[in-house]
Amino acid sequence: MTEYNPLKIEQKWRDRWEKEKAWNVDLKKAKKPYYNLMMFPYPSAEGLHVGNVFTFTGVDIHGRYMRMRGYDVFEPMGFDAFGIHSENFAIKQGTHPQKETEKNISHFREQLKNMGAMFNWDHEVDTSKPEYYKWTQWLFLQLYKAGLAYRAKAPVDWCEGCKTVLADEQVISGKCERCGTDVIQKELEQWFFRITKYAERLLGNLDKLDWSEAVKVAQRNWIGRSVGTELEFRIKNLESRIKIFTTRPDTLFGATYLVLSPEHEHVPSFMFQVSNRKVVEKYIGASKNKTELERTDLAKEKTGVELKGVTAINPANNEEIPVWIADYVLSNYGTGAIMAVPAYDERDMEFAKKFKLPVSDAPLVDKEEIVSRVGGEKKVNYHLRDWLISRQRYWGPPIPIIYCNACGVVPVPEKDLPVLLPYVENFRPTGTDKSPLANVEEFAKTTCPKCGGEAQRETDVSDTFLDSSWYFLRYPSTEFDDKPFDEKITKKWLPVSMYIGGKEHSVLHLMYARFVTMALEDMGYFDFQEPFLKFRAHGLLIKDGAKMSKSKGNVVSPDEYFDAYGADVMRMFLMFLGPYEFGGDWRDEGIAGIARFLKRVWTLSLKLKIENEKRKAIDKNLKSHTNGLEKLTHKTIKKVTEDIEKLQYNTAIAGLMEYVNTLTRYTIYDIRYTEILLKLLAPFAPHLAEELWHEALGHTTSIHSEPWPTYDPEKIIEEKVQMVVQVNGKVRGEIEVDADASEDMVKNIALKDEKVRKWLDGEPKKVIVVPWRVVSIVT
RNA sequence: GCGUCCGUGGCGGAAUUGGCAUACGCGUAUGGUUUAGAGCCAUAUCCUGUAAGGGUUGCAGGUUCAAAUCCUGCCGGACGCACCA
Repeated sequence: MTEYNPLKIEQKWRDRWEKEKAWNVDLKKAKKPYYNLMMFPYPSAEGLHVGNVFTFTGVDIHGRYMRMRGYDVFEPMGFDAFGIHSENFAIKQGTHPQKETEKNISHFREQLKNMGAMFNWDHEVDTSKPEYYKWTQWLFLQLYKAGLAYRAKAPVDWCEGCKTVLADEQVISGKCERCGTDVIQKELEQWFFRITKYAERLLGNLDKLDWSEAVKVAQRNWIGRSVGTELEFRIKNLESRIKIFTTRPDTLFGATYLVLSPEHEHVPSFMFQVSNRKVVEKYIGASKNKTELERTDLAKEKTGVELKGVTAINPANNEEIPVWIADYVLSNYGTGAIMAVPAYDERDMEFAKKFKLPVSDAPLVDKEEIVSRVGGEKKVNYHLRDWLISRQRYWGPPIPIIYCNACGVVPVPEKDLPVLLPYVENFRPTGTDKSPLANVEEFAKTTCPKCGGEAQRETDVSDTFLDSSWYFLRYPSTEFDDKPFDEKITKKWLPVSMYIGGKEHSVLHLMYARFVTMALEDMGYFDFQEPFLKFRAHGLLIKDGAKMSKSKGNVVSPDEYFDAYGADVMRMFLMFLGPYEFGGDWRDEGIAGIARFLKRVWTLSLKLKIENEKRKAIDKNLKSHTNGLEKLTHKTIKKVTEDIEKLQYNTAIAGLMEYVNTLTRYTIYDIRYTEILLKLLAPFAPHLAEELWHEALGHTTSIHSEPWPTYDPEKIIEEKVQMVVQVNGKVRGEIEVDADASEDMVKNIALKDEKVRKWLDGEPKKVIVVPWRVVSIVT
């Protein structure tokens, strides 16, 4: 009998599958389309790590299972190749991002092929290729036409490490999501997408989505809907009024001062009136130079300065109250100004104490009444900000806009797309507020598409997250070079049937993709608002308690495991590690257990072949175990099926192990059971299952095109059931009863049981029978 | 501070959702096969006790015939948001 040689059989089947294009689906003719999507990787120089394999294996098992359930499963793969990460790495290496990316992608592709997943390589996407980013630019233009892309001067987050501005979502606790540098504020003219216009819809639709609850909660929090009131405070001796936003108009009588953010629009006009002008100007200047972290750190003491000579009037009681400037009030939320009610707000109290401001504990009043009396206006605010998409970097799609001296802002005509990213040697960030492309004259200088006059190109590129906000629309339509996505194909394949990815994208990619989809739907490109009807977050595979990353030096490559054990063992081992949706700490201690298991399957199946050839009578044990085994078979099908549906791969594998243990223990070589075993195993260990399906069972077609085994619920029903008997909460005996025995019958059997009687003293007070489980006796 | 989740053997983790806690696997021990090792096979493996028994799911209570599971309060850990008015 031949030894199980995983490397040999895996190579053999991968070659054959590739040759036969086994995983391609006819996208036009497919009857039961199932779009099985995973978040595409960024092709890092370190190559694929075990965390990627963990993630993709889980998705692939789902896809293979759905395929056996009769669906036409489309499982594409691609590369999120543009972006600061690739560019930074090229800078470090002294190479060029384009060369670096090409090299990394081909390495990644080879590694991915070793996984034995059913990726459809004919539909590969690479976001850094002109044939892709042409359509990213097209998307920008559509958003521009729809009034959803605008250019504005605003205080924006700037990362000095990455030398670019960042979107709100890419600032984590005041630090850059990429490099961890403290983010500072700059006043710059930048391109934004009006995602806030969709705040209400992004929030409302969440209820309808079948998504991991944690991700929905994160999105709800990020959108941060808050219902309140806008009130106006008059300024004494001046025409101007200050608008504030509050969720507590009922505390208006207790408002003893106003606080404006340093960037508040009215501040300059107050300066003529202010007696301590120098101090105020100094304060405003200082807060400008603070990093986001310094401004928002809760541990820091609040700072502020009074606008001496400016007095506001509380509309509730007409009392004169002072006006302060403090940077704990944010300019980009609400109206950038608040009424301070120290008696009812901790932060205001802290501030009032420090600066010895009066505190009034005026009682609360009726909300509705006070709002109508002082003329307040109901207002909904969101934490969500518009999506800043300009990046002062090189490795991204140029924003397709031209500035004409005569015509102003002119979008690049669609026929002129793509605006090619020029290959330049000096691609390094400039550190000014301009992209390195600004120094490339042949690129920057152009003519106006409208008037033909002299014009300048926009030299910023767009955010990487724009590339990934629509890649799932491109996958099925990669063969079309005259449109981003084909109408018919899109109608057939979208929305995505199942999307699996990391929680870290809860408010980044997943929010952006939803926004882009909604915007395109509004433009009439298709008729669905939500791109991913079902989303599941997988767990994160970490190493020594930390996320795998090159900087920490804890990246584990799958290659040595593929070489030593083969892909099937690696796949199953990763899935057996723990619940897929939890992830865990990587260690390879138990991998031998999976190797042993697959070897046992191998031996079992080949012995079956030998026994069949000899035409020998099946082992005499078989007869006596047939009944029990048939039951176990149906139970195993049920368990594995249900566990796969719930992405609980670890317990599905445990179920398969128990099944194999039983088959081995009783040396049962029966083709019916082996066929079922191999089918249940096929999504997990696709190569081994295929090899044995052909070589041991003699089939000539692929096991991966076989229908998934079904179980008969009738066959699982037991005729006899074991029940535990408890006396006063302690297990004192075990009885076997007919499955359909009545409660009284069970009760009688339990009370007659010898072991149980030892613990009984006279008549029991109470007997509770839980059918099929337990008899509980209270004395 | 707010939100979400978690705490079970030496280790990764199971537990039909309130019904025999520790499935499955790792590791370990003993035995078998073997010149030897590797491998494979068998048996054992929560604690305590010779045994009958008793105890055990981070800690302390509570509800219940019955709690890893529900409730309350602590302790510890992970993640997300965070001066959002």
